Amino acid sequence: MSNQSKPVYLKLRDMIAAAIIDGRYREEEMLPSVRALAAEQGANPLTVAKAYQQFQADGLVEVQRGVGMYVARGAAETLRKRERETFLKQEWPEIRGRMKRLGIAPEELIERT
Amino acid sequence: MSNQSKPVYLKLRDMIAAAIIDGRYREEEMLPSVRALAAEQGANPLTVAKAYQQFQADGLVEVQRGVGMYVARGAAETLRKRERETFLKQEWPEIRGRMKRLGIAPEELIERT
DNA sequence: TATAGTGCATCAGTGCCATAATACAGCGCG
DNA sequence: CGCGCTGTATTATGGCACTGATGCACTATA
Repeated sequence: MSNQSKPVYLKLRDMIAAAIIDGRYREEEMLPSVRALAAEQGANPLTVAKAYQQFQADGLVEVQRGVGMYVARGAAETLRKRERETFLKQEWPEIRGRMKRLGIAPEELIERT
Repeated sequence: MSNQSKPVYLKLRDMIAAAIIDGRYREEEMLPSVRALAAEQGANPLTVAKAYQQFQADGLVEVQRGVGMYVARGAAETLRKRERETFLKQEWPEIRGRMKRLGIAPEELIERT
């Protein structure tokens, strides 16, 4: 429902964001080149570039022309804070309302870890 | 993040589903005509028709040409069961993973009702 | 029969997404 | 310098989803 018909560049954006937050792409380190990630994911380089573009616009990723892109300092923390906020203020209320409508008690979900 | 750029006919579909589950559109009763709901929601009649179409394909809504559409018997229960299943098996695992990544404990969410 | 209300099929327009083929600009290194 | 790697800009194209305007078939009612 949430990950099937979504545009490719948005899926890539989410993947990259998750990798940064999880530390798989570490700060101050280079991240895969546009062409490399495109080949790895079977996508078009331009599509990957479009995904990266969202991050450099926010200052989470910095560019050195002719060299590559690296994760900015504090990017992981910034990302986590931001996503955490949007989750709490936007997504969770909808999810909670949905659960109420469907008659799902929160307690039965926590057990499953 | 989840309700801004979503297609209109999908928003309408969710609205209608919620109305059926909540009993605001009762079983065996007529539901608003395509044109009426379109006028009420400021949408195009065809867009509303497309939303309705999803339900009649599943047998949750039945059509009488020239008369209108009514909610099938047991539609509310069927809908709730189905949505409940897809929520538990598809949506919740993703949400849970997201919460873990963002460092959100489930307990702090339950308090808020 | 006449009218007004249904849903529905057809055709067309629009915009986003993804891809492709180039070309260009900056950097590191031998 | 020359080569190879970076990211980026440009233009064009095909596909697809969404939306819309119009007209038709059907039904209930007077």
